[in-house]
Amino acid sequence: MVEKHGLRERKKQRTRQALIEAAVRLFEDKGYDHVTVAEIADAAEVSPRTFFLHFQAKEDVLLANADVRVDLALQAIAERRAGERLPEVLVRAMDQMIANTWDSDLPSGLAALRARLAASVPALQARLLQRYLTAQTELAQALQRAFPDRLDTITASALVGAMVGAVSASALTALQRGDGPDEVRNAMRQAMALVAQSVS
Amino acid sequence: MVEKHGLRERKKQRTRQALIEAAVRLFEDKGYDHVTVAEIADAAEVSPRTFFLHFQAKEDVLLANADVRVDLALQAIAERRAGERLPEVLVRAMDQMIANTWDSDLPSGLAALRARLAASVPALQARLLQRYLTAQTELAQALQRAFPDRLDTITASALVGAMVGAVSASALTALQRGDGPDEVRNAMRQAMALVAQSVS
DNA sequence: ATGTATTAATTCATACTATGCATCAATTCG
DNA sequence: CGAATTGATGCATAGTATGAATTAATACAT
Repeated sequence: MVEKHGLRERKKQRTRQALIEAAVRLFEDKGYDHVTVAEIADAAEVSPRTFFLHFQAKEDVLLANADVRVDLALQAIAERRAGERLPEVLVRAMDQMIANTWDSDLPSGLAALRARLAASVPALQARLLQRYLTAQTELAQALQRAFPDRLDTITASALVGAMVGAVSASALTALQRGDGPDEVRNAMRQAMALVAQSVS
Repeated sequence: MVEKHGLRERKKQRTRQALIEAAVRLFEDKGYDHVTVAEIADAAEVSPRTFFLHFQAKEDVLLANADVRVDLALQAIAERRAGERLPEVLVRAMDQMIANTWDSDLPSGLAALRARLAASVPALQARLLQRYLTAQTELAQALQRAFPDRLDTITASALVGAMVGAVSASALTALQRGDGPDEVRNAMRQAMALVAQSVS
């Protein structure tokens, strides 16, 4: 999961990071729709073609580190602790993702920007939801592996779908009525608890 | 909710329908990515520009009648029957949507095509999920209106998010393992029951 | 019935996303 | 040091989506 080679890989990550930072700055400055990929590349001092070498689409530059969070949750499920029951594992997995968001993207302002844009830019919202869905599939499989005799495939995906659906819906609702970070987090917790009790 | 004017509106709906049918036929024939908007317009004997007059994007031609289903669900919630409790109303609303899909899009083959493509074409999947989300917002508001003293805004959106998330995740899982229509519907019911019991 | 207002559809132009392909230049490795 | 790998670039192009101006058919008021 770490770097394979030295200099070459480091340079690659540096341009990647430059692209992300340029994009964030420009998005905050001019708004998502008024920034073109060409501008981002220009600000990061690379060719426009290079942008698509690092990101599949314009939207992905804002979802760059989402995979890390999914991995955390998967790990949380795989490392099921002794005596831990289904709802506890699920809640802990979600908590991992939320916690990572809060202390890695919140200080940089990336979380706020992403939240704001996800609520206002349809293309980004769609892409984010799609990411959630693919993450759900992985989470459901991991959960089924952790509770093989309790969960069938459908129940596992339904459960994870309910959890992710509830948490993201409540978060979005909180965001859209102008709640701050703490209130958003509370809304997410509330949603988690609601779903968790359905399997208690 | 019905037609306002006569001939003009009828003609408009006719070209709209022609676009949908042309698109479905071409998608089935050549695959989603290998069909351009220009081809669809051509097959429907209209200008390419006209396509975007009826649909916001290429993907939307396959999600044309989704709004009708949402309206059905909203109606189901608004017409809360005497003595009906929260889970019953929610289940009935979801059932309305599912039933409508089954007896309006299933015979025409549209449901199957959409299901197949939603599972394989990222752009379409993303768009579909986004539609679900906006529908969720409306459903949550309606639900809160129906149970004003029982539900706060966050709980309402969490509940609807859980329901929609669970149902769509289980449906997609069933689809992806090759289940037929009946098995998919059973998966959806199972997911509904799971979430419904969390508020019983 | 006639003139006026709407509006669906067309035409033309254009911005932008995204991808393919050939090439260059730097780094890794034998 | 020489060869292979690979990140970055330049060029070309398909395709989505939108804006603006125009046309022609429908709707409506008198």
